[in-house]
Amino acid sequence: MSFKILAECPGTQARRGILSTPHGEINTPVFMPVGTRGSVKAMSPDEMEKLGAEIILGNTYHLFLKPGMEIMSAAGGLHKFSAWKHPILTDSGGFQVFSLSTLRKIEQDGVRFASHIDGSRFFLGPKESMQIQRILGSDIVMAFDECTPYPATYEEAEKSMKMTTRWERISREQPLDPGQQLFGIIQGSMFKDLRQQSARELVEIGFEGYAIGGLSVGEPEEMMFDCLDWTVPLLPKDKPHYLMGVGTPKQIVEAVARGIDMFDCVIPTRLGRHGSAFIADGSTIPVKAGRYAKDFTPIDESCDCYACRNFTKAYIRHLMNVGEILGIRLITIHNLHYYISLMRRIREALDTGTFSQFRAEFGK
RNA sequence: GGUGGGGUUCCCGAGUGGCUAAAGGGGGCAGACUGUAAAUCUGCUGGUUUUACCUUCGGUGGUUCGAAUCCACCCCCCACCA
Repeated sequence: MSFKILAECPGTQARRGILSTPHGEINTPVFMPVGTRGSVKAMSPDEMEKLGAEIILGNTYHLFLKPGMEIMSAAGGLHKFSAWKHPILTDSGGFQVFSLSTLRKIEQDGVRFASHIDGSRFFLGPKESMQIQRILGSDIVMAFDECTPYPATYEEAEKSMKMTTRWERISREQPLDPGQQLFGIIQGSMFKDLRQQSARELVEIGFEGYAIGGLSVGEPEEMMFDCLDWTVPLLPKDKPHYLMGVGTPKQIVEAVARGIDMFDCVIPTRLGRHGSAFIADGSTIPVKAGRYAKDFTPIDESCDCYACRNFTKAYIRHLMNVGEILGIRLITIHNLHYYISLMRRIREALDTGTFSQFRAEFGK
C-alpha cells in the first residue's frame, strides 16, 4: 500500500494521510506547486524545499515540445534534468486539449495539436502521453483525458466523458516504470449521472489514485462542490483523491472536507507574478497597486515567510513597478508559503481532531 | 550676430483649416487570473450638472462661419556657421 491514512475527521470526509513514492513521502492533504516546463516559475528547487514543498507538477505537453523527448531521455528524466529530488506529478496533456482548444483537433485515438510555440503539428494520445511520462520519470503519472469545456450540453459531456474513459483504459494498459503510479481522471461536466458513471468505470479499471478533473473551468463554485459530493464517496477510501487545478484557499479547505487529499493550482505562482499576494483570511491584496506606495509594513504581519520577515509592501510594490525580478520572486515565495502552510495547518487540525473547527473558522 | 529646425494634453511624440479632447508609445490608475500559449491580458487616463457644454496644442493679437493647424509680432529651446 503506497497510501496510508493516519487520521480521519469525525465530522467530515477529510483524511490525513501519507503517500509513498520512489522519491519520498508526501503528507496529505497536500498542495502541489505547478512547474509546467520543469520549473516552478521564479523558484529554485532549493527554495521550494525551504518552503516545504513535497511534490511539484510538470507537464507532458510542454516538456514534449521543449526540450523534447530526446533531450529528456538523454538527461535521464525530469528529476535529474531539473535537480528536483522529491516527488513529481506530471499532467498528461489533457488540460491542453481544453486550454489550447483553438490549436487542436480531437480524433479517435488522441489529439492532433499545432504547437503553440511554432505551429508544428504533432499527435498526443493516451499511448504517447504514457510513453512521454515514462521517460520523464514522474512518480505520479496522469491518465490522458479531455478536460471538458464548460458549459457543455449533456450530449457533449457524455461524449467527452466516454472518450476520456476509453483513453484512460488505454493509458492503464501502457507500460510504466516500476514505482510509477497512474491516476485516473473523472470527467462528466456538471451532470451527476455522468460524473458517477465516470467514477465507477475508472474504479473498475483500477488506478493508484483518482483525480477529479474538468472543474474550475468557469462553473459556479457550488457546482464544483456538488461534483465532489457526487463522486468522492464512490472512490476507494484507501487511494488518494486529487482535485485537479483547484483552487482558492477556501475552495481547498472545503474540498478537503469532502475527502480530497491532493491539490494543484497555478494561482499562487501566477498571481505572484501578476502582483497579488494572499493575506491571512485567504483573500488577496494587489501589492503592485499605488495605494501601497508608502506602506512600509509587510504583506502580512502574521506571516513568517522570507518576504514578510524582511520586506515592506512599499519596497515590493516598487520592485513590481520597475519590473525587477525580485518583486515577482518575493510575492511568489509569499504565496507559495501561504498555500503550503495552509495545508500544514489543515493537516495539524486533522492530526488533533479539530478540522471541523478549523473549517468553520476559515470560512468566516 | 547669421542660417536652419523646433515649442502639442503627466512625459515622448503624430497631427498643417471643420471628420480633433487631439493617433501611437510611455507612465499612472483600476481590474482579471483556478491540471500555466500568462513576469500576461483587459479597461480607463483634461473638467463638469457626461448622447451636451467648458477648458487645452509657447504668448499676444489677427484672418475665417470655423484655427493646434493660416498671418503678424514676441518669448524660449536645439543644431550648424561666425
